Amino acid sequence: MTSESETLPKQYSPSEAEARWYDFWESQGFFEASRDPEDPRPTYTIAIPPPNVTGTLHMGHACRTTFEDVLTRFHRMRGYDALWVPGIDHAGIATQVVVERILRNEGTTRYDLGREKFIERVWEWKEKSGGRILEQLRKMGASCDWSKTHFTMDPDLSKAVREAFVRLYEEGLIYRGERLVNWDVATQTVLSDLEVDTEEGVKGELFEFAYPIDGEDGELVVATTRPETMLGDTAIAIHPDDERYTHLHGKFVKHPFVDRRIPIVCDAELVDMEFGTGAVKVTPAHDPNDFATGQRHDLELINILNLDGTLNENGGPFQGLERFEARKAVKAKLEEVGLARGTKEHVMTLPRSQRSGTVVEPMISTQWFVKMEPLAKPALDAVDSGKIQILPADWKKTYDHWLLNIQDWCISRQLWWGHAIPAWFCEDCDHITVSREDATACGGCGGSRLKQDEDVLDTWFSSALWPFSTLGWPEQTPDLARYYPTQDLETGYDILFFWVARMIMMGLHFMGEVPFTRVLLAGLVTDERGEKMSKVKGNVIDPLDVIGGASLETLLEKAQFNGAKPGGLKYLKKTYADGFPEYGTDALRMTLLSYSPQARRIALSLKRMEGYRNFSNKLWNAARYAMMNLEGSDAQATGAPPAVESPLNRWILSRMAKALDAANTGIEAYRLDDASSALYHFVWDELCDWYLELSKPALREDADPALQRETRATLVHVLETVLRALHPMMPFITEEIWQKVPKADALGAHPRDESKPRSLIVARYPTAATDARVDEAAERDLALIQSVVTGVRTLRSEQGLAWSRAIEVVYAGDEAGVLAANQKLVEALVGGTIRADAPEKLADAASHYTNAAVFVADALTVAVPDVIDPAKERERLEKQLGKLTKELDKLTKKLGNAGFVEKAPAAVVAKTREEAEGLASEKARLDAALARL
RNA sequence: GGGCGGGUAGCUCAGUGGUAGAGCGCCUCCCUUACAAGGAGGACGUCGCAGGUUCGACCCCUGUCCCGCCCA
Repeated sequence: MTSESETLPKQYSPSEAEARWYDFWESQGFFEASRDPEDPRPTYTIAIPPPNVTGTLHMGHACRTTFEDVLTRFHRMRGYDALWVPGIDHAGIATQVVVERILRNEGTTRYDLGREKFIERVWEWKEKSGGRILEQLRKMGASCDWSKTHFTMDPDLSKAVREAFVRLYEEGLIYRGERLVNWDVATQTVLSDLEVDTEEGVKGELFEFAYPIDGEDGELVVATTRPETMLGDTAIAIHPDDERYTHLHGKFVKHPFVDRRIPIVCDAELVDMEFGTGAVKVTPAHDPNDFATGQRHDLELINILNLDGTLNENGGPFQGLERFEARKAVKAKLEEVGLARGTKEHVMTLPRSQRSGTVVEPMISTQWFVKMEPLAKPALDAVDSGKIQILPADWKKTYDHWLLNIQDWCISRQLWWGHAIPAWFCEDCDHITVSREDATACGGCGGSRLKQDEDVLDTWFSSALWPFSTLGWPEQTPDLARYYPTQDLETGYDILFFWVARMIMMGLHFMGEVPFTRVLLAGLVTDERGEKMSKVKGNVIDPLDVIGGASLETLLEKAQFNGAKPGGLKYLKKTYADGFPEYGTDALRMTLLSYSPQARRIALSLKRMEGYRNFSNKLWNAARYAMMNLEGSDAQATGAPPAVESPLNRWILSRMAKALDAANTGIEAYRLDDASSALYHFVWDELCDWYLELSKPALREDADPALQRETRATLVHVLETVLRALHPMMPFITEEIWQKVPKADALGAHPRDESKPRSLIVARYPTAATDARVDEAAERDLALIQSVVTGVRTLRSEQGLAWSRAIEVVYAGDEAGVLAANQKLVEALVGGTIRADAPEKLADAASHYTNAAVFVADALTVAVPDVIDPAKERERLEKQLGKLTKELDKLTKKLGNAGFVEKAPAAVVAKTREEAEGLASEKARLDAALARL
């Protein structure tokens, strides 16, 4: 890099620059947090939501990564010791499924391989193709401290998991219990409540059949959507107040297929007298409500299913049948024996496994649970007391509701890939030994015939420890002391329960301190129709495709490979007929930031992204202009606003002050949309549209040398500052330009290590106070100039006056001196000469100027002679007057309203009055112009 | 059934108890030596519907209709 100004090409092309600067930052160690425990800087820490080891980057990751990176870079530039801890999650089921698929292609299975070999294969797969997503996060510009990358199955994190398990067990917060759990017959594991999705509005049938009353004539008709479960029925429930069945109290029915007498029980809770026949079959081993009923009446639990979803020995004649086959068979048999009583259509909900999609079976099983209530209480308090703030704040309600109604957490999984449960069963007694070290002797009888529990832990168990396990816990490491608690946690709201709440509980329990002080919940990224991105719908936008560009063919191929349906492909073809151009990472980041963090849905618009790509180019060309005009001069950025006298230079410094304030307060308030938008508009609407244009005369070779000098100094300062301000959002293009900007040596020096090259990534984040200067007088002056210039431009446009047609502009008014003082500037912008004239003449323009157009700009009356057709001008003035009169009427009416004047705040009334007066005088001037026309 | 969020310009979205905003699209003009991925100008909204509170409501309250999500 050279510090001399260089000329830049006309267009910015992101791909090459992005890779170059990322490598530079990473190889120079700019992402790394302090290695010095004595480092006096305050810390700022974010723990990444660890993506699945099987995952690839999607827009949700891109969105979160951008947000987290902006916060990290911002704090780093603000002088914090910033640490963003990266890592990946071992994703129990997902990973196991991936590797099993590979095995299937090889014609083998995990059972053929055996557990140990299978785990080896998983590790092999992980080393080779897992965690690719971390590379992709680099493409997004993520400034993580990669030296601290963690994987939830690594030895140190596994140790943390074991420690946590043992402690909770010793404290009585982990227990083993027989419960009704959600069983996934496809992956053959239990699922937590959260891993079960409910499919609504499923059309099914309600099948009715009769149980004969035992020992007497008569029958009791029940209805069910799952006829096969009748094999596990251990009661028929009726409502105690139901007079239709009073005679059956205390009696039994006879099971038609297995040798069993089933009691008729009265239960007001389970039975809805209005629904169906008012008699309910009770299968405590296969339905949550029935299970509860079973507890109330001390009913027998009869499990009829094997783990693979086939019927077990309790299925009597149906043993061995797959569950849906069994359903058919049971119905047929009931028909055959004359007990079927018909079917009705029924709309119901079905529980489905989030992982395999198969219908989940409630089943009785012995599993490990975490007792949640004692953990939930402190977690609730932490948010109530404000120790943790949840943003957007509406989510607190959801958080509270879940924690107040919390169920115990089933943490064991019947998988092979995951953290082994540190529990050993004794073959000589029934004692369970739970131990930090692999147990060799039974804690009960001292025997050595031990067998470790074969189950593994729910992946989320290790994730819950993430903010402190990644910092070294249970060891008391310097990192843990220095960086815990972390500050911000940002993630999707879909894992508020899965992850966020559990981290809070575990953090409070094990560390005695909240794991982070703020939770930021991002919305869900959808396609531009607002539909969830899904491979089947073919509407997935891969962040890498928009960053680097992709042809329609590539997109279609990829969608097809991922299993898109024809409709999805059609949508793709129609919506992105030309594929994606190369937008660049910075444009993608700005786009994602531009959506309000309040939004639950982020309907990603490529049009918007195009706008930000154009913005990148705009910034690039502004820099190009600056470089060209700095060439041959010794102007350089110094990190402080230069002393300037010209209204223009004072103005841009003042406008920049406002923009920097907005940027800083926006980021501090996590309103990155506001922050980025403020900078966007400052750069485009003020810096480019006005300042650069207005600076041209001052930068010409023949310009006043002093003015030229201060203008150059201002130009380079504003450019350098705005690059610093934009850097957290657009890291690549800003560094690319910044490195070429002439600047003082101290700028961008590493705060703790002089040997490092200079870089924008460690430059000081600018503020209004340190890098700009508010100047209200200059703002007023420029507002007046802008108003005149815009007026003339509008006139040219309306009257069809070509730019080449020279005009004369005469003006008068209280602020006439401002125009006079900036004569050259204004003349350059209006494309003509300007001249102050007597106010009386302007007041009666028609008598003094021929065919003059007249308009009012701020406090000035402006006339442009010899440009108009009187008839046209009359029309224009009338139109303008009409508009003005309407507005004035509104205000007058308001001021005439006694209620308003009496009750509205004085300031509002005064302001309204002022506005009305302004409009009135403007109207008078236009009236006069019209009258004299 | 319970809870939450949303319905603002053609599209994607901001927004505040005090005269409705942005980007894109659209219309007119302009390849003026930073940028046509550009410049200048312009048109476009009874802020889902109905009530209410208020001097004043897009904003607060009630009801209602759609859309989405979560929980049971």
